[in-house]
Amino acid sequence: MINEHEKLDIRVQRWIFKQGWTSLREIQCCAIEPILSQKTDVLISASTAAGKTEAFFLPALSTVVDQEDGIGILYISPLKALINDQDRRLESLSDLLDITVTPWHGDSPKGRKNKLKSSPSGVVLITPESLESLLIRDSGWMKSAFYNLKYIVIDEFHAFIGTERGHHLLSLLHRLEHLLGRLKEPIPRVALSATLGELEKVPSSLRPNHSMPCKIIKDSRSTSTLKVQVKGYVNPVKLDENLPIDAEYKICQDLYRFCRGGNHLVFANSRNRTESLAATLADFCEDNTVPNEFFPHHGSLSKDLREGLEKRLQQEQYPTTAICTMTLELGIDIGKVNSVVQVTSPHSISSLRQRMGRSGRRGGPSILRMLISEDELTKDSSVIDKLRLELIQSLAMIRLLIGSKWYEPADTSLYHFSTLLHQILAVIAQWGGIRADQLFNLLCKEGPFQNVNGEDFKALLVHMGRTELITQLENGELVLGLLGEKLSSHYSFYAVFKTPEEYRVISGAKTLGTLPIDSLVLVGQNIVFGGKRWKVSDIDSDKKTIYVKHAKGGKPPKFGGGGMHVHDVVRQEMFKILVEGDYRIAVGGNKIDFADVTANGLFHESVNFFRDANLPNERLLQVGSITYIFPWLGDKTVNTIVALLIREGYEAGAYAGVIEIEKSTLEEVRSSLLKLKPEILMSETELALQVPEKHIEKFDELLPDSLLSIGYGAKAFDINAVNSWLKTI
DNA sequence: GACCTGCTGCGGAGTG
Repeated sequence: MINEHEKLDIRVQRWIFKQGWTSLREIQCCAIEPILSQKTDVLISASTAAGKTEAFFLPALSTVVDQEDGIGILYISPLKALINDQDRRLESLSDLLDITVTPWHGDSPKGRKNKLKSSPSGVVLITPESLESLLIRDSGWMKSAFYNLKYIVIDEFHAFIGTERGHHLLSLLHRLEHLLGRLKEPIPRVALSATLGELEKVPSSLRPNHSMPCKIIKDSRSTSTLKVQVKGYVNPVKLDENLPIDAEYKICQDLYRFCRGGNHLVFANSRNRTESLAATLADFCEDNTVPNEFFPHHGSLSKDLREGLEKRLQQEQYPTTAICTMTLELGIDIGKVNSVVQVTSPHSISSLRQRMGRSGRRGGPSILRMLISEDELTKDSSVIDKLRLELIQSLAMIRLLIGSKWYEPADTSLYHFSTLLHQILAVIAQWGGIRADQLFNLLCKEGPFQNVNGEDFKALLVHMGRTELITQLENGELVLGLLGEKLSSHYSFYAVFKTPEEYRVISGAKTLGTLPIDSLVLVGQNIVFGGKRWKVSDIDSDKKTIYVKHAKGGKPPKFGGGGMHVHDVVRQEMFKILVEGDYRIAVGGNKIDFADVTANGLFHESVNFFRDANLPNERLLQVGSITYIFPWLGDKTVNTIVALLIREGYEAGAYAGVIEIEKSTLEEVRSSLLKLKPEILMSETELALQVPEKHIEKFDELLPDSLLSIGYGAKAFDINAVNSWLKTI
């Protein structure tokens, strides 16, 4: 392994020497042989700034350095910003090797694109959407320009796994191999990714038809030290009028203390909170007559503002703290920061891991602070608040992050019908015309839509014919119909994802605001909106409106609502630490405490309530006229139980994984649950039939109802998990 | 109480 780098081209070795590198990193050495061999896919899993990009490009460029013509390497990125970064980072190496690098996305320079068009060679850096546009508009050029393609590399692969866009990408790669006549001898795919859990499952997500083996390379020295603290805050019920110090104000005071003078990232989970924290912190700077060093960063801000802040972080000339959403989670080049702060609980352990990887300079420890506030309890407090579920979830996630190498895996049971419809139109637009059986082979049998069977595929084609998306010629070939022509010729066609649809929420004659519909909404369901509790009385899909009425009952829980997809494993860890009454982590013979006094106090409030209500043994609890169910399972299972109960006529809703059933007694609910015998339970598809609004993805509105229900059911519900759970009560 | 990502070709104004 020591002399592994000698296998690289001598010019590449010279470049390495010129960088002043005394040796290559472990993942870079391990990647040389498999990439040079061109006989296998490669998955490189390592944390941010571990040198993944070089691990691929050093051997890959060694292979293509003497290639006379044709593009040798196709690099695919989920972000335009990452393509621009990569273009810059490759400059010195590609100059030395005399290899052309061409960034190709919607905003990249036309001049460089034209040059590539006339003399295709070297490396192309592209987004999936631009690749789609090239395949549809210029597949003839693609065929000749890529005839000599040696590698396809996908950056930030974890950002694609399990998503519509990820399925789109897999379909594009398969179509490219088909176009180039390389189905029998596939083009090696190299995936670069952050540290992933269940690594052995990832190759199936990189090449679903397994037509090439995959070599997994992971960073074994990810044992870098981690310093973690959870700080608790109590939000007072009644604010002192003269001294309005709520929990968020106290959090800002601490942020100011932790962060001033250094480089830090503060993740705040919503654009709203990001803005309000940044504003308060900027005020503090002004009050102290020091220059402001706190700035917001999220998707609704202009490109200029965002890039300015990224540059400032990278240059490390002035102390800078970014208050951000997941926009600074992916690998945009901002260097390493002193520490990462998470305000409110993160949504998944994989994103927490990714955020944490942003800190830890020069091999130093990663520092993570988690600031969690809970409401002061009153006699009206809901059960969910009394259980301090946000804090418990945060503690559980830290334990899983440190104690196990587990991260949420992708859901592979999905159908991705919306993207399949898109790909049917795209393939027909690319080829002009194609037979139905060829289309099925290309997309489903050999391509990535392997969950879709022939019968469903046929139903989809028939429906697309009826709606003028496609037409069948007399010789049997499928061509674009009127609507299909119109859709696919507009530039908005190339992306398979959409910005979520906003529904107006109306109570009586008053509009309360808009709610993005990206999670389950049913008539009869209780939701929290604008800090109040509402019951959904009607949903009008045409007018994009949800009608609600005031819901009776106590105060709504602070932490709850839908939208999040907390995993079974996280909820079970929460249950475990509540049963044990201890969240500390055992290291050697010691137990490490990572919570401050307030957080510790809140934890014991939770444990006391948990024990008083006999929740270690009971899954049901009645308080007044409300019955609660505690499944301690992930949101997919919890949503399924809620939908089954609504079907039985109950007024049910779920908050933070706890199901709340109004106007019910424990005995009624128990007997209803016992009647839900596994053998008479319906399928996910049947359950989806009662959901009035199933249009989630971009092309869902063009799907037949039957497939819409199959797709929605697979995404939102899990009957088997409910069956298993029913046996335990 | 979510969050994020991307796409074209053309015409016209302005600049060197």
